[in-house]
Amino acid sequence: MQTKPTTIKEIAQILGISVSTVSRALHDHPSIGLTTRAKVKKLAGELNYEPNQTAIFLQKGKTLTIGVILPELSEAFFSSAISAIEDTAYKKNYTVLLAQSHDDEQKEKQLVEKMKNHRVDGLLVSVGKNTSSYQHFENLKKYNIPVVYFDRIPAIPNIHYVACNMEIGTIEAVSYLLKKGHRAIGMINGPQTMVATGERKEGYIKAMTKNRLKYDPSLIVSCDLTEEGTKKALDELLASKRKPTAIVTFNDYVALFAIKHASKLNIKINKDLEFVSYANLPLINYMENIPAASVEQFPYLQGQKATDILMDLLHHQGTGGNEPSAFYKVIIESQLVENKK
Amino acid sequence: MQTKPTTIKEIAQILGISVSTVSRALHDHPSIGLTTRAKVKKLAGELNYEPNQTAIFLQKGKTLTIGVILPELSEAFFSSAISAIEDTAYKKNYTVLLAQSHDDEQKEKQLVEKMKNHRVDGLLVSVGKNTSSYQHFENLKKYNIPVVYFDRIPAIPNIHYVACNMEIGTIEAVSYLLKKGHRAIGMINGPQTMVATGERKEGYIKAMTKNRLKYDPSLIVSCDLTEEGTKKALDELLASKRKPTAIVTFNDYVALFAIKHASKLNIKINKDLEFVSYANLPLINYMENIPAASVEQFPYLQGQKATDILMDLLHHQGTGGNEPSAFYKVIIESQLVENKK
DNA sequence: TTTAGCTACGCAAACGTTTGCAATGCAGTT
DNA sequence: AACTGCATTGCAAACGTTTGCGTAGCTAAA
Repeated sequence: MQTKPTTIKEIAQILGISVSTVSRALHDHPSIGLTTRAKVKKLAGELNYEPNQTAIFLQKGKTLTIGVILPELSEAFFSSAISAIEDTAYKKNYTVLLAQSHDDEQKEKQLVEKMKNHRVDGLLVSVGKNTSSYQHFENLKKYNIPVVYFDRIPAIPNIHYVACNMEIGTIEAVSYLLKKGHRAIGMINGPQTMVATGERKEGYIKAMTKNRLKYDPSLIVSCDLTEEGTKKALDELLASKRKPTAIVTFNDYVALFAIKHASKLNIKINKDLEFVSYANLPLINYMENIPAASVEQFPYLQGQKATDILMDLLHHQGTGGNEPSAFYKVIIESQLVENKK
Repeated sequence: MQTKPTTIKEIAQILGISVSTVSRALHDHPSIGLTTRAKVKKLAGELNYEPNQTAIFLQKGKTLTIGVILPELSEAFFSSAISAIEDTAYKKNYTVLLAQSHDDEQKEKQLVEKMKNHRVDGLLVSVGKNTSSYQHFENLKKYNIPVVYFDRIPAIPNIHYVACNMEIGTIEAVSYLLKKGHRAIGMINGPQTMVATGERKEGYIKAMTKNRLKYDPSLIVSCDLTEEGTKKALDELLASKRKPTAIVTFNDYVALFAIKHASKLNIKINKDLEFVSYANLPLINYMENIPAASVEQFPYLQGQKATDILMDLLHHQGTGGNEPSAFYKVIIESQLVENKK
């Protein structure tokens, strides 16, 4: 009962015409007579003809496929982004080749090779947090495979990217708390190595100085983003001379850890101690004790924009031109969102 | 600065030998002399030769690619599953072509076509909840493209699948509560239309009768899985004659809704009212008030098993045989896991 | 010296398309 | 009658591989 897919050749043979005619007929090439065109299409329909994409890929040197490499598929942020990427690519008739690096630079390199061999037309990347060299991505330029980075972008020039600037959102977050009357505002920040950590700190300081308040360094503590680390960080803040009445946390995970810990200490969440966080999780809607507000990073939007950019690159490189002189640098401003409870 | 990828042909020309020799040399074919083999490999290395997979795909009729169609990438369950799929496929040198149906049967059909045209070697599917006909999947048999279903499987014979049986887990869940002394155990179940709803109910009843307790139908209520629906369901249960002291909820979302609502009613979670749920969310680790236990459905494991099966199918169909006479039907037993808090 | 049997390589077809460049037939124009 | 021009169609190369089969050259056995 096994059927080999119908080929253009078979159609040609049955109809007693040449393959080229069939090919053109199916593509509505104007130089093919209407009657033949109709005949071909009819038979193609009957035989359930479907073009063999692998052949077309080879012939055209294009695959209508984009590769996506990101650190962790199961993280809420990325699964939301990949969802957007797939949606957007689908609309443009592109398909998504997916791979996760698990934040392993070595694997990331291999994946890039694999993607290249698969002849993806372009690549969407969120780099691993340990990745130190970006040569494997840069190499793709030689092959005219455009790369668009998103969210986790490398600190190198001449790249296309879309990212979310945390500074504005942080300023909003701190201002929000100030407006609510808080004066001692703590921050549980991320590890010093991450760019995002710096942006948050900057935002915090700017918000304070903008409001003519002095910045107390002891109110910003680092943490390694684990539950233990968060607990320690919170304890540290609570023990500080100016005990904070509100805290900005690096992300939702940290917020939840902190909230959990604070609850155990019989601190009333968002009354005795107000929380504001950065949204990684869509799930806070389901929870009881959540940050009063979150800085939204728009993973879906980031994925969408990045894909749009890649599509644009793909459709305007027809000239086979060299390295472009202009680069997309899309910054999505983070935005404070009050959480409905 | 643009480089066209090196081809086997160029290597052949430079070395003054034929393409077939180069090809064989690169594959360590024994009929090629050691010296030529070395020469070829050396040059290939210098020229940074990478085989063009699209050509190989065409030639071999295999793409080393598996398609994955699932309803929602951004749902925790599926993102965990896809993570497993990618990991497992990667180990076997396969690549993942990803698409989401958004529970839209029409789109699902189109995706199957697309996957077929891309000549994926096999397909992994979790069907949409509205999908009523499975013809689009069945058609793939004709083309010898194996399909393995997981989690959401269609109710048709002669298919490979891996799914999670909720009955055992439910029995464990109810027994767990019984052992803890509860006698009035409520259940907030899903809509009657879903298979999973039936399995849960069966499990509940079996657990009761096994313990020689009579089954009170008023303690099982349906709900549409929304927050509103859950509230209503909980109110209904709390108003029932035998007010339950414990509740089994259809999934974590429902559990969280219910817990939230109960908290507002000043009910002490897991003291006045104990919860047991089914795990869809890895995030309950981050929360404060969570079900005392959850029935784990092992999304990662399901994805892994499904991929393994597909790989097996792919490697044993070499005979080009007809429809197999045996089908993989892997049931993962759900399992009660006590949630550490 | 013939012959068999290797070793080491090349030829060419095949995979299923697309597409530049003819080539054919025919109508209309001079 | 010769020519131009157009509407249709076919030929064949090309995309980059793999692989069955053929064939040189050589060694060793008869």
